[in-house]
Parts: sequence; structure tokens; C-alpha cells
Amino acid sequence: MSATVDQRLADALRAGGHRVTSQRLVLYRVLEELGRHASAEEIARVSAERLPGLSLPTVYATLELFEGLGLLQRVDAGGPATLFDPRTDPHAHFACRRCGAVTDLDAAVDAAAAEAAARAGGAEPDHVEVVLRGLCADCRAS
Amino acid sequence: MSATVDQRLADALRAGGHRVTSQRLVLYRVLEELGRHASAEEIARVSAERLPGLSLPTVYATLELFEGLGLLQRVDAGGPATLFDPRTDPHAHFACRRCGAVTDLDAAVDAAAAEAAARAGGAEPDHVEVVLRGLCADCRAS
DNA sequence: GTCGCTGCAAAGTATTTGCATAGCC
DNA sequence: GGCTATGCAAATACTTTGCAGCGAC
Repeated sequence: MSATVDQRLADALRAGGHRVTSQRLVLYRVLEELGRHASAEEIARVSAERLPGLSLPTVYATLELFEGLGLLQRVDAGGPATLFDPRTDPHAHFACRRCGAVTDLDAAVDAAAAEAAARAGGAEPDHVEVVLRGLCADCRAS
Repeated sequence: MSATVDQRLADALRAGGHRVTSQRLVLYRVLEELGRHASAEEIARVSAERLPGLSLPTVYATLELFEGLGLLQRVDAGGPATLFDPRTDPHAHFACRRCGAVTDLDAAVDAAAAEAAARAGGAEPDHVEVVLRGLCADCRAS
């Protein structure tokens, strides 16, 4: 269980020529256990409970590293803070204009035309981010 | 030409019970003339050439107002600054991971499944934002 | 004349950077 | 032991807020 999670991270790090540190192991475990998008500050807070002294700059550096290794996806849902999502399968997000809550949407979005348009322009897209905006159920009720 | 642009804004403002001010007229004209997404700071800089003294807080407040009136769309492409896009027709964006450049993609994206998923959860989406990430043509070359 | 809008100044927050130290390999 | 990663501190950048005066209606 945890051993396999650690192993997966260690393999990914070594494959990229990076070192395996306790900070990275803890951060990766926290991401896996959260199972959902979270802000850097939230991830740092939870992780610091297990590894006191863990600093925010390290969290940012590590999350950026993980993103480069394809272990997580950055989600810019419009709120003040960038979110980091351990789900790497294609899925959309819904962000509430009022309360800012961000939820997963388990639905695929066909962005083939957009990808083709990007490639036609000489670019090489590697990820599609889809964010729907509007009012969430709670905010509609109130 | 400009008269019609001004008229369109005045109508939209009055319809919402808002006042028509020179700041709002200038900002709206600048957005229309730019015809593409721009950061608040860029919009402020161009606008201040025509209306010296225009302040950044006013720019932010006005852009937020315009967004509420449906005159522009906010684009969170992942860069440090939020972008504001006068194009309100559905279109996707491409953001370069390396240089941060954001370009328009004239391609429709079918988000019907995601919208249905959001509605199934009780939410009411009113806008879909699609951002592709990867390397732009220039950054691939270098 | 009223009330909303603007400008100024300042604060708040998210994120990045520089550098010395610690620890993985 | 070399070289990377971390922690600390500070800096930077974007955006928001409070308040007093101006101006649209």
C-alpha cells in the first residue's frame, strides 16, 4: 500500500535523475491520500504535520517537479491560489463564481479540434484543461 | 464606428443600472480595439494614455463589472496575471509552458458532457474555459 | 442633491528567489 | 565527497480594500 506509493515515486524520480528525499515522499503520499485537487498551502499544512519543518518554497519546488514528471496536473480555476491535482486522467472542473469551490466533473471533453488547431500553429500541446464556471448547488439555493 | 461602440457600452451599463463614465468608455474602447486577451496592467497602460490618472483599482473594478455584464471573459491561463478577453464567442486558448505566451485557438470544444455532469450535480454552468498547455512554436524551435 | 464611481494609499496574499546548510547518491 | 535539495528570509507581483472627493443622473 504505502510501500507501493513510495516505490512509484522513487522510480519516477530516479528515472528523471532526481533524488529521493523524505519531503518528496511525504508530499507525494499526501497528494495520493487527498485524491483531489488542493492548494499549495493546504498540501503544505497537511504535510507539515508529518514532517515538521517542511517549508513552503520546498512545497512549490516539489509540486513543480511532480508536474514535470507527469505525477500531477496544475489547475488554474480562477481562485486566488493555483490548485494541484493528483488525478492525471482527463476530467473537467467546475468552479463556482460566488464561493470559489472547485469540484471534479467525471466527463470527457473532446478537444481534438482545438488540439489540431494548436498543432496547425506549430505548437505541441500536451494537456487540456477544462474549467466550467457558474453557480454551484449551494450558492444557487441561497 | 467609435460612436456605436460607446453606444453599446452605454446601453449595457444603463440596462444594469450602472453609470456611464469616461473611464468605462475608454476601457471598453481599448478592449474592443485590442480585440484579444490582455492583462489588467496592459489594459491600464494603454488606457492611461488616453485618460491620464486612470487607476489600477478602477481598472480591476471595471473589468469585473464588464465580466458580470457579459462584455468580456476572464481567462486564467496559468500565468501570473489574469487575462481579460473581449472575445465572448466560444474559443480555446493555448498557453506555452516555457514562455507563457497565450494564443487564441479558433476551434470549438464540445463540453456538453461536462455541462451535463455539472447540472447533474445541481450546479448551473454559464461558461466553459478551455486551455491547452504545451510548447509553442518558438519554444520548440529553441 | 444623492449615491455611485474614482483615485490614492496601503494592505494582503500567493509565489519566487538567493544563499548557506544538510543530506542523498 | 560532490552536488542537489532544503530551509530561512526577504522580495516581488498581482489584486483587493478603505476612505475621501468628484461627478453622473
